[in-house]
Order: sequence, then structure tokens, then C-alpha cells
Amino acid sequence: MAGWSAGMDLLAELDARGLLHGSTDREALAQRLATGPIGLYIGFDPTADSLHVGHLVGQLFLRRFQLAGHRPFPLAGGFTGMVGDPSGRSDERNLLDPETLRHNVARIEHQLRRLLDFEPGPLQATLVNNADWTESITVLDFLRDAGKYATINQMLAKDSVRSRLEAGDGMSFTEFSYSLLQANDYRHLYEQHGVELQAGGSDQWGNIVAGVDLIRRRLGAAVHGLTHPLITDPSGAKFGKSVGGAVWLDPARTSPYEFWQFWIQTDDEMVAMYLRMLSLRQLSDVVGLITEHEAAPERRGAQRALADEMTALVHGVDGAAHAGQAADVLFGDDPRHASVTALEFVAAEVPSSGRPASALADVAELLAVTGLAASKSEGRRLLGQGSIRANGQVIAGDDGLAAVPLLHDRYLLLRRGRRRHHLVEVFRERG
RNA sequence: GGGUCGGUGCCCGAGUGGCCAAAGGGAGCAGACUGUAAAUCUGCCGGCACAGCCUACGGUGGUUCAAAUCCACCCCGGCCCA
Repeated sequence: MAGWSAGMDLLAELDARGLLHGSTDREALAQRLATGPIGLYIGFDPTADSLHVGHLVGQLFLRRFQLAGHRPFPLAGGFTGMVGDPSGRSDERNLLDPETLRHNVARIEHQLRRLLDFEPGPLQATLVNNADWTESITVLDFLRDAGKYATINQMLAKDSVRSRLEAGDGMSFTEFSYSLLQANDYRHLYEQHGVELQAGGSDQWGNIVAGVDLIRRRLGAAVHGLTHPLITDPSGAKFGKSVGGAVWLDPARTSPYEFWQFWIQTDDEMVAMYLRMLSLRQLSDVVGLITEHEAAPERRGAQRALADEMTALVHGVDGAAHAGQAADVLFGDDPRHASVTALEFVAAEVPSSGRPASALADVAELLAVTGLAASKSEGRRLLGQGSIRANGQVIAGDDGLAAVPLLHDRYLLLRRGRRRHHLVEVFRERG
């Protein structure tokens, strides 16, 4: 890994990528970055047992700093997850029980390890969990050491608080306390690990500033805060929601193939923004990809580059290659030309199952059990709409499969719509 | 505690005894067009043994040949009063 280099203007690079939103005194931060390695942290809330694509910006934000010679401290919110961050939420959050939380934190730590370098050395990443220093603190300690330095007027003025009060929805004292707890995390990391920068999504601005203020008032030190824009999808908000919910980093929830598919399907309008914000390639490479994309969007080179890189980061280089190869078979030529090897390969990437030959009799039923249709009724509807293909041929009626020859005498490749597949391996029943 | 308005399908939201699996919109799915894009047009959008049946309009129990619609009680939410 490249060491720290004073010549590298990290902030300018982040800015050019569209990754800067808010910042405390930017001049001061730039000067601090120019003097040597800095410790920085970003928190990840364990509301589920996996991170999703929306968290990639933050993870990669840490990675960029590490590559520029700084020390990242990814934080798993083992304690704050029990309180609930009200930022950007219109309703009170449900609290997780300790057991679920512990499990979630463990899984998320595992995912955080993938994207950062934990090899011992001056720039190694350090995973921290705020439960470690918050659980044992007493209420009195907290009120004296943190609460004493925060004013109610400032806390009430925060957008997250004010909007809830104005809406008449109210807010529990627990959620109200959240930003002070997060401020205390920053204070702890500053004192114990010399962390001088907290970053996060733009919705974290209020919480970050709370920490900067606490450290200044209590310890008289000037530390920094930086936020990046939240990545959005074309409709403006939710990023990474697709078939069946979020696109997760956990391969058990979202397979590498599905993950790759998510990126390859990126809108033309968004792909430049995603590449800038997410790709770890040189900015000049990214600009090159975008230029090519604008000249010939139908080639989808930008989407492909994005899919390959993101899948490789999260699932490894092999995972990305396999997903891409399977897609080439499924979206390429007539599937009847696919070799046995290619089909075996596809079976490993996309949903597949073994079925007796008799299962082919009722197509609607087959669609339901393979998961291509949510119910048999939906299966019938899809058949009626000509949405189902078997080995590339549209299947209309209920006995349509009888006329479809199996591929290599054993495979039936079902396709729903343009892009959902299921490979059935048909085995003969013994007579 | 009193009054009042409300709780409808994934979401918003009409419906106020039968013509209601329930208007309309959004989301979603599919077809056409394409580039596994967007936009546009079209269709679908509770389940099943699918010209029929079952389950559904906060919960329970009633009235009725018939209830999302009427009555009683209960639970939850908004607003007003105390």
C-alpha cells in the first residue's frame, strides 16, 4: 500500500468525485491532512445482520483515506443500535435486543474486513465497537462528562429533532440522547486512538458536529468532521432496493450473480455518478469510462465496469468473473447453443433446481415452485402474457413444455420476462 | 376522563347495506419498442381444485336473505375540551 504523501490533495480528489457534502473548517482540515496521517472513523449501524450497497460509499470513503496514507477506524454501533438514531427518520425506531445486536455486529464486522486493509502496520484499519466503552459507563458519569458540555438549545435546534417536534410526532428521550452518545464515541476515539476526523453520510452532520463540539469544549482540541452525499437512485431516495428489497453484501442474502446484475442494470443517467462516487480507479480512468459511455451508451461499458469492480470488491475477483460469464450465457446467444460446461456453470450462479420429468407437466405449478412466480395464479397470468420462455422459446399454453426439447437431454432453462432465470435439471423417474 | 373524527389491498386513498376482491393514484410485474437503459403505449397486479370457490376492508360478537358499509363492546391513532 502507498504510504502517506503530503503531495496528494485528497480533499480535491474527493470533491472531484462528488464525495464532499459538508465539512468543518475545510482549510484547517486540508492543513491537518497535509501534515501527516490522520485517524478517521465512520460508524455503521447494525440494524440488520448485513450491510447493503448503500453502505458502500462510506466503506469506500474509509478505503480512500487508507489508500492516501491515513488510518481508518470503522465503527460498529453495538451500543447506539440499542438507542436508535433519529436522523432522517420520521418515526421512533424499534430497539434491537442484545442478542440480535451482537449477532448483527459480528456479521457486519466480518464485512467491514473485506474492504479495508487490516494488515499490521502504521496504517492498519482498526475495528471498534462502541458497546465496548459505552456499556459500562454510568448515567452519572455520562451526564457529568458529556451532558454537561451540551446545551439543550443546540440539541433542540438540530434538524432531526426539530422536524419531528414540528410534525407533532414527538420523540422519546432515548432518541433525543442519541447524538450525545455518538458525540461521546468521537471523544473516546479521539482520546484513546487519536482519531481527529469523523466522516459519514450527509444525514450524520448533526451528530458529527455534536462530537466536534464536545471535544472542543471538554478537551479544548480542534477536530474535524466531513460528510459525503447520500447516494440515490433515479427516483431520488432509496438506493439499492430491487427485487425483494435491498441489495445486500452478504452472499447468502444477495448472491454474487444478483449483485452483479444490480449494477449492470444501472440507469444511463446514474452510472457516471456511481462510478465517480464508488470506483477506486484513478479519476482519469473513470472520466475515460464516462466519456465512452456518453459516446455509446448502448454498449453499456460503464455499467459493466461498475458491476465488475463492485462485485470484485465485495465478492472477490472470481465472483465477479463468474457472474459476468453466467450473464454472457444467459443474455447472449440462443441458449440452445450453450455447451454442457456453460450450463453447469450457469447452474452454479443462478437459481437452479433438480426436478423429475413429471414436474414439467404443470407449467404454472413449476413456475411457482421454482420461485419464478409468487404463486400459481401469477404463473398462469405470466403464461397468459407470453412472459415465460423455456430454452428461448415462448411458452403460452399449459402444456407448452411438451414440445420443448431439453438441452443436452437434461436442462430446461426457464426465463421470466427479460432477466429472471431458473435452470431446471430434469431427471427421469425410474419406471 | 369527556367530546369528536378516523383505522380499507405493498403505500396513499375512494367507497357508507346487494352491481365490491373493493374507484383512482403510486410502487411492482409483464408485453411492445430497446441496449439486461430511460421515456412512451398496453395489459396484469389476494389465493385456489379458476365460467366457480375460498380468504380479505383494526378485533370480537350481533342485526339482516345479504355488511367494508348498520348495532354493541374492545384495541389503536388524530384533533378539541378537562
